[in-house]
Amino acid sequence: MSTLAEENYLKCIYHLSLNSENVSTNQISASINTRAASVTDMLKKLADKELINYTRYQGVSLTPAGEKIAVHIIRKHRLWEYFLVEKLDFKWDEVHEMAEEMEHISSMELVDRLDKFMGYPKYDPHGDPIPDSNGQFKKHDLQPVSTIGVNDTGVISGVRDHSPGFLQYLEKQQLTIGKKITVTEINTYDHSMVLEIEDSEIHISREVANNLLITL
Amino acid sequence: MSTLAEENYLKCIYHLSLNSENVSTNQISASINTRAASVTDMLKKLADKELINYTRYQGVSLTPAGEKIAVHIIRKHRLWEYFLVEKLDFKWDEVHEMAEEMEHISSMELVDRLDKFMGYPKYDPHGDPIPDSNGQFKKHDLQPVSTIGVNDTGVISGVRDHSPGFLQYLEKQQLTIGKKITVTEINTYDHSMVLEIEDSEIHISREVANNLLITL
DNA sequence: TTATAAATTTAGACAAGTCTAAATTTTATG
DNA sequence: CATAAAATTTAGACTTGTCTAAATTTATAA
Repeated sequence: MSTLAEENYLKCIYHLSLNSENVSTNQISASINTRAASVTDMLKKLADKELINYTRYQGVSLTPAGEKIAVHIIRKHRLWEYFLVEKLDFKWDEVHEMAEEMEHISSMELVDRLDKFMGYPKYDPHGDPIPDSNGQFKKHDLQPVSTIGVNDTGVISGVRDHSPGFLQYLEKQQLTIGKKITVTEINTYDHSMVLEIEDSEIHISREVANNLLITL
Repeated sequence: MSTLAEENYLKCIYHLSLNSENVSTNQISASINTRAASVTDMLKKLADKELINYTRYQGVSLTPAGEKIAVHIIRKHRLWEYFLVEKLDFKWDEVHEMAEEMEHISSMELVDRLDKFMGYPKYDPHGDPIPDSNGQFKKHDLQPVSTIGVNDTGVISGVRDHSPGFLQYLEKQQLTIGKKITVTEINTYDHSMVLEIEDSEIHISREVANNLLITL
């Protein structure tokens, strides 16, 4: 099997791959807070194990084997986050660090039983889809609130920024998963928006609008 | 905090301390499947951190700080075992390895919430007491079935051998935690015993009688 | 009570994963 | 398109936790 460090690299490469086809050493370095030289070393190990495609100076991508492991780690991470919020009553901004540890518990059987225990949830507390035991999941069609116009409506379904600070802000503003919002006003100067949500009005900045995701 | 390896050494020393005041390098070596030379290295590290009392060639004992960590690891191990059996429907012989991983999840808050979620259980699936969040627990007064005589009765409350093989045997014979047994016969030649349990009779060997623990 | 066996420790080495500093390759710019 | 800047890799070193082999200490037994 893979070591803890290997799993973290694969997961990191997976996430970065969602934005760019090939992932650079520096991107990984920044993302996991590790020097580029160390990243290079690890990339060689992962390439030897055929978990990534790697050519010097050209960045990397996951092989099917590498992606399978990455998705399984993400499955575990999101299931444990769901468990922590739904069963142990943690808030959505408190669970990330704990799940970072729990995602490395190895037993497949355990994950599947946990999944069953919770009723096979489809999304984690932040709206991210939970892969099933075969690694399948539908990425739902999300877009930032900032992309819709006045009088358009949507349902809050995810976040782009998972930081506790942002999540706490959303919680305080009642901007939580599942809420229906309507854009009532857009300020052309700073692109801030006014949203209608459950009969009250909320003013959000462009930055918030960029990081809050909705389905139409 | 402590590393994974350090936590395992402390836990190991704690368990061995239950039988002998001072624990020897070789005992630890055998128990965690690591060469005595490596154990010596780690003992020096733990002594530097003042988690154990160590004098060369004389064996070790836990300091209060070391014991506190060990008991906390054991608390986590037993709570997760309870979770796996009671919530995820694993059998009592299946959970040890998984709990060995889970016991190293660090969040204190998580453990306490897990404890609450399950209703503050007092004993794990093998009858071992679960320390509370202050590290307190009462070791109940157990004795091997082999120590009682004909017509004596007891309630199965623990096991001395935690191996899957032994646990599976007990399960098959219905010799599970909470069952009331009465000794109806003792074979003086091989010390095997006949037990009455829920109106049926079971023949057990001396070895089994030594590893099955009861309260009177 | 001394020789021998057993237990323990020291010495030196290694793998994993990280680091800094220097070298190399790629990219961007004047 | 040549060269400076940025990105990446190589080289060499360090820490943790392990190992083997050899030395040392303690325990045992004739």
